[in-house]
Amino acid sequence: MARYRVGIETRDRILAATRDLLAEGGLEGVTLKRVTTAAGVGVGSFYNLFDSKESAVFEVVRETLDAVDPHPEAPGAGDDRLTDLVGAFVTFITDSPTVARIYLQLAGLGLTDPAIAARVLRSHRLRVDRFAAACRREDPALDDASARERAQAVLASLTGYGLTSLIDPTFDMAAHARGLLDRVGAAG
Amino acid sequence: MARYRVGIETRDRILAATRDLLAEGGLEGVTLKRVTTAAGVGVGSFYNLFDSKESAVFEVVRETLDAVDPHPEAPGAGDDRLTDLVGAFVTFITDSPTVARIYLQLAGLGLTDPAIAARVLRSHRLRVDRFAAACRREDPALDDASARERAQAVLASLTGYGLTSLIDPTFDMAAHARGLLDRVGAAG
DNA sequence: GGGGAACTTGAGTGTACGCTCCAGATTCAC
DNA sequence: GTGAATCTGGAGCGTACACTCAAGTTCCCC
Repeated sequence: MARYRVGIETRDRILAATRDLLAEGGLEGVTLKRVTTAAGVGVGSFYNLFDSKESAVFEVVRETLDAVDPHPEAPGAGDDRLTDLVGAFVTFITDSPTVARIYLQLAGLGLTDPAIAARVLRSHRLRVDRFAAACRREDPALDDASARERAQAVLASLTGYGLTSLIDPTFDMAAHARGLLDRVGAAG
Repeated sequence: MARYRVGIETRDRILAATRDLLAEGGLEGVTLKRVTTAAGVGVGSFYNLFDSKESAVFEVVRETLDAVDPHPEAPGAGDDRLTDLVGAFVTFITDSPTVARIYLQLAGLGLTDPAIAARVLRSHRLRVDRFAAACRREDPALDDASARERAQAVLASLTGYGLTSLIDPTFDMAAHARGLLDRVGAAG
């Protein structure tokens, strides 16, 4: 859609505005007027670059899901340890509250919108694979099923921790994540 | 608002319709037209019984949060064990998918709406207290702060499990909850 | 530097929303 | 049974929304 340099820049500004509004007020908080005003752009420009409001939101969602996974360059043959993956997730939540809010709202949105649900599930599965691989690397005695189970548990707990930390400011996500790793390690 | 028998019945039908729509399509899915149609009621009747659409949604939210806690009759001096509390939560999620969906969306909604956020936080705090009391009963050597910390971790994990189980149908929440209890018990 | 494609703009469109209003029906305490 | 309070339905109101359109401007390949 965007072929000229200015178009690409405008597109970026629109996506940034959408991202901010989404984090601030959820899907409801994203209106065409707000997006275009925040981006300093006319309505027509928006529709020159995006098919619909939804497609801009979807683009932000896509970027957000990508952002949860650190360096996704090596898809299958990563060499990160479980500690690193957990740490990256914690950092993601605590350091990028804007994007993290969107990410955690996605789960809720996904419960409602099938298109988003599909994307969230796909991204989730990839992350489970990655966590499971790390588990096996850490504990080679683990069979594949057990590794996946452990990975699922760790990820689900982490998600819950992230959600809780946004609900309850007194929740110390980093400390709890450390506790989680200890418990999982102790159980292995 | 409702003084006559018919009024109370209508109110119930409206709340039921609101609950269904909320679970099905989130906040976005709840429109006045849909609610009144589903409840088989005129718009005027709705506004005779509720101040606004929001107040009906809020009522459902309130009921939902109450539903998460089994028998809240004995506020401070409960005698339930941690296993029971966890079991009740799992049952709640798996057996009442409609209400559970709303409950899990609440976290996301709460991130956006301060009134809902306040209610969710209050309900969350009460639940932490309850879980913490159970932890201390199970493990009297635990000091208060540690019990609360453990309770927070268990609850946050459970929330994450619930969310994951709605995202990913292959996630076995009951089994993972059992694993969670084992791990927490082993660490105690 | 000419020209066609890409970009920009904002007034305007149709639609769906939450909500008001009111005239008539129903309930129920007395 | 009466009457005041409550309940009911739905036409209609104002508003905000996502989106269109056409006329003008900017970009950038050649």
